[in-house]
Amino acid sequence: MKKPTLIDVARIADVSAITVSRTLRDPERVSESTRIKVQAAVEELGYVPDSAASTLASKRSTVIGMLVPSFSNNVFSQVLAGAYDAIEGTKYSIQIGNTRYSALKEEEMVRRFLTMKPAGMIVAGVDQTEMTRKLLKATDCPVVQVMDIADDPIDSIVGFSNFQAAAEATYYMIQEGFRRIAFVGTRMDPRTQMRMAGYRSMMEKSGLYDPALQITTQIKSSVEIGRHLLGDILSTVPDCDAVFCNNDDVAVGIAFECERRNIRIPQDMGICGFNDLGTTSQMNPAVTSVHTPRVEIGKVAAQIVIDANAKIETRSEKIYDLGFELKKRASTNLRGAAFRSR
Amino acid sequence: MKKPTLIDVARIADVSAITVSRTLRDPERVSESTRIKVQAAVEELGYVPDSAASTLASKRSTVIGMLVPSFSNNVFSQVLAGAYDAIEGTKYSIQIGNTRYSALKEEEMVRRFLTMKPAGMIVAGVDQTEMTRKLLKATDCPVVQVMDIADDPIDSIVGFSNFQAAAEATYYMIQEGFRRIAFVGTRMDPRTQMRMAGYRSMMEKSGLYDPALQITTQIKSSVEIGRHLLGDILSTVPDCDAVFCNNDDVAVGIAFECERRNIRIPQDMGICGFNDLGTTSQMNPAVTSVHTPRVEIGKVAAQIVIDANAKIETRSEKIYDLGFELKKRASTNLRGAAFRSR
DNA sequence: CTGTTAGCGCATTCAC
DNA sequence: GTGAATGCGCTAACAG
Repeated sequence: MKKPTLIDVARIADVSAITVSRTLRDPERVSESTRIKVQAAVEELGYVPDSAASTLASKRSTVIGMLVPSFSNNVFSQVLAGAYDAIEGTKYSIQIGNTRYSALKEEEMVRRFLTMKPAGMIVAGVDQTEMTRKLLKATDCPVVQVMDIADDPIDSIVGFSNFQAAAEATYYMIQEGFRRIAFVGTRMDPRTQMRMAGYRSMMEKSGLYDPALQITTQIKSSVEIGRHLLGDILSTVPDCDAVFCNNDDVAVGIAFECERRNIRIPQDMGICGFNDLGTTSQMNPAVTSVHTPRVEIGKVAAQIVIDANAKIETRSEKIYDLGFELKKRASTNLRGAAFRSR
Repeated sequence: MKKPTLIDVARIADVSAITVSRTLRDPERVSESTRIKVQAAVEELGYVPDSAASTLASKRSTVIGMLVPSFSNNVFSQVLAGAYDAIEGTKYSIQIGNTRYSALKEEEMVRRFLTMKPAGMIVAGVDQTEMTRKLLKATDCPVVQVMDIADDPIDSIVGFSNFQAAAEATYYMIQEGFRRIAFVGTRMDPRTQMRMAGYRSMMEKSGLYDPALQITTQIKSSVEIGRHLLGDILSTVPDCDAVFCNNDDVAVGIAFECERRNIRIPQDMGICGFNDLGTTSQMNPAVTSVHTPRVEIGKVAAQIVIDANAKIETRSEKIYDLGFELKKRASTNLRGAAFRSR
């Protein structure tokens, strides 16, 4: 007993194969009576379309290609989760590629994905190689960049401004009275670099910029590396009075190490994280962070692909800025802490 | 300028299409001279095989289907990461389905995946529905269950014993001198239930079992829920002297809340987490946890699928117990703490 | 609104 | 070791 095909369904419904095909793909285009007959036959046989055959014949698959730089980074698992939410119940599926933060690897994967005629492509960030941009511009499937914002997207872009988010957080810390604010950057991927630029711009504007305050490493972010980095900071810039971290786990590590060394938060050291991954809000004292709409970004990106394939007219603008939210917590509340410690 | 096909390559290499096909899939089966000609032609044209056509003709795809219960759970992102490591550079790709901890949804997704003739299926745990087991047993592709161990796998199984891991952690805490050890369980998925069973078995064996010590909720685990649960525990079983949590984030939340309430760790409250996700080891005091080989599990599972497809004879046993490791840290070091506090 | 014809690009089967 | 014929299951393009 082998898998039923369109022809089997057609025979039972007493129509031609192509009619069955149409009924399944676009029920509006057949008469109601045929639709009912066909649907009954499909039900009876438990027919499920063969996607390989469909892809081959139509030169268009139902696979959405999604390229992320990392799995270990929580941020991207959440973007993925959002995208999977969006395709739930649709005919689309997602195939993921791991670029490992390499633009060249990304280019190679884009090539590979494009050969399978994807329904859409979702890529992280805006730092593609020239060739990748060219390939993605030339393809006829929708392309969505995620996790940042730029003026000149390849096609659509969904995210928030890493530059602005960092600038706003930095501004807030300055307002709170911090002066020697360090930027702590791990991995130094393009989004972290944008954050550093936002930080720098605001520090310069306030006459507080000092290159020595930029502490960076190529190592990936983790709670452990955060702890080590506090040591580096204190030996390099002993008068540092606050840290702005490119990711929450680094901020958590720094907070733990401050506690261990009896460095008071925020009186001796202000701390601000990025992404608001869930732990910072629960600490003692709670750690300030920039909340980012990761799940929403994934959801919107996948929805753009789905809508474009259905030719649904969506918002004409191709730039979807989903914003961010600075979560002000005790770890940077210097004015409040000064007041309380009297 | 359209995509080159096998025939284009064949023309340039001056052989037939089928020879090109063979050269690409099994270079050993053609003579060296043809192999060189063909490979040169492939290179020249930048030929990339069409996977839809190949799937249709061979009734076997290069997609590995992988069903996970959740994306937000770090544990599964790491299993995914391991699986992606294993397929790197191979012809295989992975398609993920999110079962959202529902066995029925899983069944539906298994059905859907099987229609695409996958190269293999990887599913989480051992609690499939009867129908899912039947479907997976009947398929001819390799099936790998991950994240637990059982005697009667569908096909292969890669994981560790959640029961044993919990029993061992519980035994260790009892040895340390804890008596009123609570089990804190979130989500209550099958693996958490196995952990609870392991805990219970050891508590019973020691004459310490008390159902009131089992604190469970259907809510998913998070640092925040951990904090709330400590309150529940203390009001339900005020004499509780330790907690064994089903996941690290819950343990972290409980540690934070202890700190906030000036409950000393481990003197007043011992804490043990599960999975060793990275934060527990960095805390003050460091929190004990059961380290689980998540990345390795994913990697081995995908490798099993790859090897089975290549007909490479692997270990004949189908059960791969990758073990676990109890990381004993300060949060449960009651004997050491008692000594130091003199 | 429905059917006919003709492939999509590749792998299987059987020759040689 | 290599090739010819055939079909996988579906859909595009065109009729009617």
